[in-house]
Amino acid sequence: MSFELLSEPIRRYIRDQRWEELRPIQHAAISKILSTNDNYILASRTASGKTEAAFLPILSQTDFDHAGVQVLYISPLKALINDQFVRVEELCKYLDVPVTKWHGEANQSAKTRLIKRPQGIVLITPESLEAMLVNKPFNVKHLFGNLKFVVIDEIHSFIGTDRGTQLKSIISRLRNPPSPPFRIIGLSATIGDYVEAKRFTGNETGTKVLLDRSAKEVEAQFRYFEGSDSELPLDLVKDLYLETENNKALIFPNSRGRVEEVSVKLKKISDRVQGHSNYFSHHSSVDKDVREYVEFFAKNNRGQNFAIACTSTLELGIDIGTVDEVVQIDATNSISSLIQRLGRSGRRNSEKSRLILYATKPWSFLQSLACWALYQDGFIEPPETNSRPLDILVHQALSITKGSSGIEIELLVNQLKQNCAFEDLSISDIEEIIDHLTECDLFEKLRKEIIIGIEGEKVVNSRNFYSVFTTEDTFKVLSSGSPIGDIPFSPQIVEGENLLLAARIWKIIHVDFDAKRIHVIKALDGKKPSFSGTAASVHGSVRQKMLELLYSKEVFNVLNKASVMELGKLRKEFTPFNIQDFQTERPMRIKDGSVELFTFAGTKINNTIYLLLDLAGFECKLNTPSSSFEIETSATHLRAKWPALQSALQDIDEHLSDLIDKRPQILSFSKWGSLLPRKFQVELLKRKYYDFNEAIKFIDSCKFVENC
DNA sequence: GACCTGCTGCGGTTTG
Repeated sequence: MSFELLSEPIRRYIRDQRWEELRPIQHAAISKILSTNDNYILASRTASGKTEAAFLPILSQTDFDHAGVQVLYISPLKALINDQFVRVEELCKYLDVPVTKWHGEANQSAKTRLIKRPQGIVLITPESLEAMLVNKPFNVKHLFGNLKFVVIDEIHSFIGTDRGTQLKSIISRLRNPPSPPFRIIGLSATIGDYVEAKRFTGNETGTKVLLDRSAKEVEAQFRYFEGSDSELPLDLVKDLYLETENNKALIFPNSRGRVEEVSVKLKKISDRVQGHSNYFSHHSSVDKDVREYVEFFAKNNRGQNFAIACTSTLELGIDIGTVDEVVQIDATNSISSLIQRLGRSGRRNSEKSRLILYATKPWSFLQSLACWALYQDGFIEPPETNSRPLDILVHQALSITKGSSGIEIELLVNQLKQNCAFEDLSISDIEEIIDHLTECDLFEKLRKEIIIGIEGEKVVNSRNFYSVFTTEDTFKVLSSGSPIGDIPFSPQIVEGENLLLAARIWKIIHVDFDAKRIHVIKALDGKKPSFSGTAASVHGSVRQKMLELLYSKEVFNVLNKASVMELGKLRKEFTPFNIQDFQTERPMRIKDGSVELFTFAGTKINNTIYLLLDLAGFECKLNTPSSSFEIETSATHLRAKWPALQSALQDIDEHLSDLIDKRPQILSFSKWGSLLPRKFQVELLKRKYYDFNEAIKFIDSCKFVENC
């Protein structure tokens, strides 16, 4: 059937691969991509052959004899580009089509070759595309003027994020006439909202979703070990060692510091009992070469067991082969992330995924169980929607103006207005932002034209201009000249102190503040490094499920004895509140001089309620894991004042503007937001950090239930 | 107590 639709060289490739059959997503993609002109989102679990599902029909249909690049593949990670390059190149040998990697670390002469003779397939990052649009817009026309397909890998990592808005805008800029239209194919294992996914192409009605719901069977087990904030419980580490010693395992402990703690502790035990020594850590602060070695080891070693402790760096599709088991320590923040992590396990197609979920705190355990239960229900939290990306507009306005070396104001406004990333912003919004940028010397007006201003030059000529996310300043850690990693400066960075990094223990012998270098030697004992960061946000549906679990009688066969007991304890603790309506009723515990209010709401609603309580003069503390407020007041007083929390909304804009004055770092979630007029900074804060509409609904409907 | 992601172009010198 669909096999017959493919071109001869592609059929030969499939025969040479000795595939017994095409996977369901491949059948669907081949027949749909070849028989229609629609855009497609291919949603199917990890390792189900999505890359081939896109490329087999694309390569069959495309005539590569035309000048210009025919297919553009966009990836969120350089490492993923390097992996996919090998796969796609193998496939393209059958067609004699050249494939070029284009990212910051890709070979320069290959790029130069492509510019001399634009053809074939290019694999690129959004930031590299941005850089090209800014610095060499003529190359964009020259290379991509004849594009037939754009493939976006791991598209869920872009949907609903700032980086996604940037990419949407870039793709819209590539479509600038007179270029002929190209089709978009998005690939993902986890899509939480199909409408948002379709909108991502800029043409919702012309985009279809091909979905293969079949999931790999998962064998899961929850284990509970009560622990403290500082270190993991020893029993947990021992149990984890026994669990993973004869396996290939990926361990996700949720933070870089914990990653180091886990890998070093496991390695110590292993040294003592003469187990294998393949314990690694993998996260953003580990040196790139060290990380690549770890990836290489995992992928290419035969038979040897290993354990890699990692953060979300190993969550996306980097090819490390599959592992025997995935271990999660304390709760995942989202179901989407749980699915990505699960996808790493289960060696062969037929084999089950194996997942061990440890927890060290009651609320973390409950959150983990809630994510698991929602996953079992087939639920994935929807992405954020950002219909007014004011800050990204600032960035794109600067980028377009620099790229065209000055532009007529009217043309700039129209280009931004017609860009699908900004369709919900009005002409007057755009004009207001441009005027403000001009007042701040980021732009300069020359009659009808706009050019980059004095302050703007500093911004657009910086190497840091091309991305829309912020990163912290780091020090390079070196051992006899070889890089181990990059860590943010903290009070712990003092000569003589020991620290853990890249699964090893080091002693700091010298800190060079000018060169931002930390020189270390090997040591025997040390502390996990402290990394600053912001907690990932938790969706309301997860918190809602946590509440339901407290009052359900459901028995989970995935829990070990200790976690059954922990769930029992939590349920018993909340029995006296006797919540009946999970939508509106919330437990309120009366204490001596204070009340504890459990909102079971998502991060943004909690942020908003915190602000409103503060504005109403309440002293309060938000405990994130339990989603509860400790408020220094009496229940009667809180009940009386509660509906009036809304009164602060009358002049909320002034309150927020004051807040920005007092704590400018509250806008640090947005790299380009600081360049907006104040009015729009306030709006950004309202949309991205708070959620007043939902918070008001919550306040209106919320009924406190006290323990009796 | 808290994740992750990427990244000029040019001129000059050295190397194969």
